[in-house]
Amino acid sequence: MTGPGAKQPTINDVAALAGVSKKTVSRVINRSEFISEKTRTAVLEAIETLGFVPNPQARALAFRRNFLIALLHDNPNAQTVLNFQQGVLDAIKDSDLALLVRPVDRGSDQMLDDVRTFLEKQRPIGAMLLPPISENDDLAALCDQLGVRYVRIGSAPLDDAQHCISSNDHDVVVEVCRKLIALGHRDIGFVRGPAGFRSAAEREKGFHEALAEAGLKLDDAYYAPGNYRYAAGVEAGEKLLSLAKPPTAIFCSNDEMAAGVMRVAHEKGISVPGQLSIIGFDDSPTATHIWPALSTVRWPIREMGVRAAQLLVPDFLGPVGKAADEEDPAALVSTFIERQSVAPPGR
Amino acid sequence: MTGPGAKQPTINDVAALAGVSKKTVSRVINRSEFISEKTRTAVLEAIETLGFVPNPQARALAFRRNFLIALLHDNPNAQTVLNFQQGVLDAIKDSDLALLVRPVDRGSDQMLDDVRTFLEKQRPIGAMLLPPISENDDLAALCDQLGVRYVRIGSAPLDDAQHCISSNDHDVVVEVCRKLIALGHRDIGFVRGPAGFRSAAEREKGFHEALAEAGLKLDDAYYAPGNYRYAAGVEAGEKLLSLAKPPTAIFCSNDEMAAGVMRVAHEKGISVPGQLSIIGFDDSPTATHIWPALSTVRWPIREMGVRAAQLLVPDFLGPVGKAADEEDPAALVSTFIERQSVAPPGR
DNA sequence: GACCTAAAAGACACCGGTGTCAAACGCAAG
DNA sequence: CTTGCGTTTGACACCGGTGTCTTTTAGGTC
Repeated sequence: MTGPGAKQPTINDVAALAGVSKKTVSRVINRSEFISEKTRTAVLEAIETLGFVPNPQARALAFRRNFLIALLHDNPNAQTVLNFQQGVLDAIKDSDLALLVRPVDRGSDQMLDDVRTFLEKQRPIGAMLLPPISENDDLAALCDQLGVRYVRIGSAPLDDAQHCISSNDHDVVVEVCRKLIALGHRDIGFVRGPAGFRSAAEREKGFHEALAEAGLKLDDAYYAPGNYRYAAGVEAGEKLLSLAKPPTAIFCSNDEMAAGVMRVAHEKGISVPGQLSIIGFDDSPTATHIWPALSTVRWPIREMGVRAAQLLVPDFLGPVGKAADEEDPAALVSTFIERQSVAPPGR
Repeated sequence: MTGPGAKQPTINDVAALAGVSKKTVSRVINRSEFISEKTRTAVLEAIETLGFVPNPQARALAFRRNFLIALLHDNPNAQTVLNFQQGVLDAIKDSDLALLVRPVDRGSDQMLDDVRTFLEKQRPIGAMLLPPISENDDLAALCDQLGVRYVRIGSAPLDDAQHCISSNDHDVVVEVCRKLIALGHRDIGFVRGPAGFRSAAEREKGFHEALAEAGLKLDDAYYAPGNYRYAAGVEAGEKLLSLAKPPTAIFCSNDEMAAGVMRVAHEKGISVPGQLSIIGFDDSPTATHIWPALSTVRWPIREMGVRAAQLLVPDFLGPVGKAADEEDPAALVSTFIERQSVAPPGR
């Protein structure tokens, strides 16, 4: 028990114990090459003995740059955020970096000011922007202005591919719809994500494309707007499933809305997947918790976290993340998860 | 566009512009009382003009304490973590504090080492431990040893009430079970949380107590172990609902397991709530996404975040958190949320 | 006007590291 | 045993703030 007043040993203590100057200790810490093996060993030993850990604040000051990266998010799916975060942590695990996680309130009109204050105060080296906030160009501009590097996570490449990690939402949706069509579905409903969201647009585009490919066209009656919320799914379900000739399958732009549609199906006594197939997107916990379990698309969100970190601060990850470039690019591909909510159109 | 090379103005720039010494500027920043109104105004003006923001790293170094608090969590419910985090951020919003969020891997045997490394490296003023990791006494001991204050969040007061924020799981469960009994239920099943978890124990205690109060006793056959996971709920459901005389109501120690039980009910064609009432705990997103929507208990988790921050670092929140002591203690009471999964025992 | 005192402001060292540049060292060649 | 040169190491200033102590200033007394 060292007690609450415990004071961390400093670089001076290490220097004294090892019988060298503090600068030499600093060299060892920073893996300078101009150090004799003998001294290095002695210093390392002293560090070990004292349990010395460099003070990150002091380093930040001296280096004129701190070792923080920020994760800005407003994704309603908490699990997604956490998984991404986990990926980032995996990536920076052996580095000196620390991660600041910051939820932002998209709705608020002082959002930009809040973020500005945050960035000015913390001065992270870089920031990672999770969708949907990542689609906000003002935010990107703010980062530019403040000299904070950033990586935007998205569902499709943005213009500046350099700052962007993206999945292939469009392609998976095409693939998934093809499967639906192959199963025999012709009357397929679509529940869209919120206007102004790139992911929503990408998913819709893929949907239309797959239909067109099969010579099908989306009937207006089978189209429902939405906002990624459960309630919107319920509304969409009410609309589509009250039709005289309801669709035999519904593609929902995310899992929450799919759960809403599922509820309406249950209430109306429509069996899933017998009479109605439902597909979601995100592979959120909800997808497995509802019944029947939802076929959905899994975002490689954790891998994206790893990648995003590597893209954001390659210079800090170099020594350890050696496998960075050998990594399979395919890891960033979203995949279709088949569960129990899809079947051929029933009788 | 200030450009990536933009350099933050320092205290020296402010001092020069205001025509005073840097120490005087420091006094203004830190609201020292020995400052003439005139100088204060001049300095504030200079700060405003330059857009000066004190470098937190430098302050941390000079103050010999940084302005970080950490949130350590391993709660599987991401929404819970995020809500708590939001509460903490609300509380520290106007302070100089920043929040480091850190998932910890309970399973790993190097968990303690990981946390130790993290704490030694970041040296936060304090840490908030979310359950279930908050129940780990070794972790608390580690904090003590490293001189890091901490607050444990729990479902029942621990010995050192000083370090603890807790909800009243036990009492709510009693209340909820009374309602079940009042509705006419006599054959009530129970799905437990994982062994060694305080929350699980508290909930079970409350359950037994309510039964005893009504002169009932829990039949062994109606008792199922669990681990807060969906799969455990499914297993429990299989067990209880395969009985010749299945329970008419099942209390599940969390929502995920309740979702599992719900699935089995659906599969077996048992109607909910007609033939079976189900109650969950946590009010996770899952509770509303499944069908029928789950009656459950809501943890005042966001408020707990606020409280935890106030308890952890009252000395940093003083100036702004004026309403701290006027706050309604009742805010920390968990409440029963009635939805559609409960009804009187049907035929 | 000289003197005293409290309030206000400043000088300077220091927090714990790193950058720069000069000094000390080791070893081979002359 | 010098000299020369590249390798190691150290001295010292500095990053951007705060603590301590001293000096200056303002205002009131006699």
